[in-house]
Amino acid sequence: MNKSDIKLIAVLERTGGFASAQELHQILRREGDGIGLTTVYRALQSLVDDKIVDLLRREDGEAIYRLCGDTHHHHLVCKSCGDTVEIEGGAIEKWAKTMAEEFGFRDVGHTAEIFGICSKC
Amino acid sequence: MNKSDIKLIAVLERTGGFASAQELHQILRREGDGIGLTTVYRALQSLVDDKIVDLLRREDGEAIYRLCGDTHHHHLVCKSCGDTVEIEGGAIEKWAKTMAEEFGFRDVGHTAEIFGICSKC
DNA sequence: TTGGAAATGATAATCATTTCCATTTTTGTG
DNA sequence: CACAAAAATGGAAATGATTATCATTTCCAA
Repeated sequence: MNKSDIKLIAVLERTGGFASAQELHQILRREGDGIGLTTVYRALQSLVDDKIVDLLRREDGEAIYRLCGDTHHHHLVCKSCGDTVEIEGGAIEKWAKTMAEEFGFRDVGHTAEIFGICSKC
Repeated sequence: MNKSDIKLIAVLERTGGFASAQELHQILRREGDGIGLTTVYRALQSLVDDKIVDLLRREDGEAIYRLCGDTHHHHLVCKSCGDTVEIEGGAIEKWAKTMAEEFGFRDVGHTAEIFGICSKC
């Protein structure tokens, strides 16, 4: 755990949701921090190794990060305008757990997103 | 649906499991087919659009493809060996529908995958 | 203070995927 | 069959995220 790790944790706390390495780097730069992209990747990697942040993937495969321990939630995304709503997924948690048990899987995580057209569009 | 699409379906049938675009291209090349990488990507994209193949992601973000059965299903994927199990997701369908209604979304689809370590690994 | 280990960041390399575009193949029609 | 329009193809270059390299800087215990 070094300075960069802490900076990244701080940004992730502030932004709350998911962010890609590139986005996190831009945010820090915008705030006047001269941190390098390499360091951002390194810090994120080490935080993932230490299980301090989760790594998931956007639809296009880009890696996105979030602090573990955030309340786990899912997204409802508008295909047209990109607007997203955070939603509860209690049913999903149960489903994932049940299925994993049934097939003898352990260390399970899951992804679940809903896509559609929002009322404004 | 054109020749390339059919070639890709044939390879996917033969190989059975998941394969990346690059792998599929190499397989076809090895078999003497001069198909171009661009065409492989194009064919896969169109097959995904037509819901003939599923697209998911390896842990490193690379896209992998697989023929889908006719029933809508989800996947339980082993992070270690890549083995996948098709599972039912009745709860998910309901959840997606409910959430979409609640927030006024229409034309909704969803993704839901579970990742873990299978009993063999 | 100092020597070495760890951290940093600019740059270049890598790799999957997309875009561009010129060429070939297919298709519909007289 | 001939022929033009449309669709398909594939090589090369572009793109964009991520990783590797490596020289330089910072940290810290002795």
